[in-house]
Amino acid sequence: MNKKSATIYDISKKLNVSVATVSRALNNHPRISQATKELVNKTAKEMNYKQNNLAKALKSGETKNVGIIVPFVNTNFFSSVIRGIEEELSPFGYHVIICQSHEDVNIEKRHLNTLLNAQVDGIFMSVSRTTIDTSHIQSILDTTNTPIIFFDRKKDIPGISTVTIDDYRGGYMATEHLIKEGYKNICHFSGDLNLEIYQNRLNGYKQALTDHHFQVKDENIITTGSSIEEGIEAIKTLWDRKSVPDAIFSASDFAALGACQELKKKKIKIPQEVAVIGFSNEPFTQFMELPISSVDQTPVMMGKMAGQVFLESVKENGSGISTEKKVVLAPQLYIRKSSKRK
Amino acid sequence: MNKKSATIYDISKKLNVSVATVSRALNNHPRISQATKELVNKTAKEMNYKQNNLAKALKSGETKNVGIIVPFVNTNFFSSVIRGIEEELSPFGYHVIICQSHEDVNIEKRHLNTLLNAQVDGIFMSVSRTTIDTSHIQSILDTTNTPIIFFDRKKDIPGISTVTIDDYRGGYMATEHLIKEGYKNICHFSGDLNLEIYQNRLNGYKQALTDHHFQVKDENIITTGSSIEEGIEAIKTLWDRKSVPDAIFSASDFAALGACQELKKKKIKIPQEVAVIGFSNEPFTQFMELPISSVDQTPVMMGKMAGQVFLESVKENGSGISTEKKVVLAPQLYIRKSSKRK
DNA sequence: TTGTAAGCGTTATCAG
DNA sequence: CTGATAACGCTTACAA
Repeated sequence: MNKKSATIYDISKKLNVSVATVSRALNNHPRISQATKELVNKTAKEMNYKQNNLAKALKSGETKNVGIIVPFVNTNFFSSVIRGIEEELSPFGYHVIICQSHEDVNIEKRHLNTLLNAQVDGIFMSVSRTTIDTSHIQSILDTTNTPIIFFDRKKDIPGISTVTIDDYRGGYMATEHLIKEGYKNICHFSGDLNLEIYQNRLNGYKQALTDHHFQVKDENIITTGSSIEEGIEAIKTLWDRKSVPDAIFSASDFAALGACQELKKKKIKIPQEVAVIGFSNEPFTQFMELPISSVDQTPVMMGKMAGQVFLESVKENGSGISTEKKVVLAPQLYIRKSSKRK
Repeated sequence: MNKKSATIYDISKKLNVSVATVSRALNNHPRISQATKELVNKTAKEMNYKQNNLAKALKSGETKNVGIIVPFVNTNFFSSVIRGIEEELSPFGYHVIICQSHEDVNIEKRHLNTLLNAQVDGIFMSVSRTTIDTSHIQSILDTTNTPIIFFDRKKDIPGISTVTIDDYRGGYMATEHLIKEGYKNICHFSGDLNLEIYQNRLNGYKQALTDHHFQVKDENIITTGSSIEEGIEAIKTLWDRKSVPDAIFSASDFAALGACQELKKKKIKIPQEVAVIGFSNEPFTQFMELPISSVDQTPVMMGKMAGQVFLESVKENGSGISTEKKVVLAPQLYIRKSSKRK
């Protein structure tokens, strides 16, 4: 037994008025008598009428849907950004559609296409690690009006708004903090340097060292992924050398955790002998017996700002050219036991 | 400058064929010559044609969108379930729309409505804590064909498929494990008993005690929320009494963490003097210096199963009556230091 | 193999 | 204040 939902035609037939009247009554059009409005609304309720937004969207060109593409949805960072976007946009009637790229540029491309097919009003994305060539994104910019907003993992494409944190500053703050605590030989665990965010954290690290008259040594920069295992490995290789560091600034909290675990195994005291500071302020960093210092990316706020940037660009789109926005949020340093020697 | 995207009309005009031919060619219809197919596809590419799925959906009645309603998206559990659903459904061309209820039944109601307006092909939901009356859900069941699938936080409504873990069994396993480790006076920190999941965990706890000839004492059942603070508070009140427990089975990992923190503060040794076991297997439980035992809910799997249940119900919907499915997943006990006395 | 035209459910324009 | 009708972009009988 199929339950076909009622349309404005069904209502119009029942009441012997035109569909136009029904439509206007439901939309509270000023030139409709109060009486018909009430009648229409009443019978709409009775017939369990549900507006078909598909038809409306087809007519208006607005779906009130936006797409979000992230590598994976079940990480603290990305799910928090999504939360921010949803909370910012929901009051304006928007729904968010989630896609996962699995760090694969081809999947990213496919999602981009299906989102456009779905006629989303905008697309938020954090590029995948394998996104080197960005022509697929550029081409959307060239051929559609759909605004794209990069958050966190951006690419430099003129015309695309971005919302990021100041990763450079985050790296600088973390490193400077270690210096001020008296650490002299500071290592950096960097992430995938194909991504700007990791480049910037690295650059902040370098600049802080330079500004405080420390030498930047290549052998002190180790490229790790964002996993516990890689943090453990990094410590192992470091401690195989003659000179070991007395502090580690990791661009990933997970690698920082691995470092802590391995240092403990080696009976090396944190923070007395070696300091550790991570990046992202993952929930676990504060729950540890030895809480790990970290740089917070304010992900919910990032999502909210991205939502605002989108709303502005929608407003502008009616009135002329759309200008690109570059929002840069301030990172927040959380100093905990793992890096406090003094 | 507005970039209007090309339609099949534009292509048909350019090639002097009918829109029907274009449509069929693009859809690889068998009764279209290879030559026209190639021609149409080529010019479609040239004109940067993008299929408008809105129009297609309006015609076909299928949007290939499903809605998901969760309290909050940025928790490990819910974001992992979402990941599972997305990964299961994405290969079949579905997109997932995320809504957050903020634990508020009114927001839940609103989302339910707007999702129906958006003509989603199905709705996945975990009810909010304030969802006592379920008439709003029942009414969808009565008036639409949109399948609803509950996951984790379900309500008993005939006709609605559910995917859950066996919380009863999870509670039983955790408690029995503590008993086998030799603990004699086991307390339970329960969550909001309005939710079935917490009821079931509590019942499992009770049954395990009974089966092993322990008495179930009301004063050993403490209702806490899912926060660290409430875990701390619970320990404080317990230790204000004359007889203290030697083990705690918490229905929430966060309350378990709070308990550990407070016990440590009181210089009480875990697991020698008091054992602690949580529920959910939050990432942090394994990262701790003293890793906390916990019951895993296999959230990604839960999402995948929910996706499968949906796909089946879509298949059935064509061919007659849709039957409800009740998938119950097995919880996984992760025994760690916090509860191993032997 | 291809074309014509109806229809999906709305909204908006133009008349009345 | 209300009605008739076109249009949004696509699919699909039914014809040819």
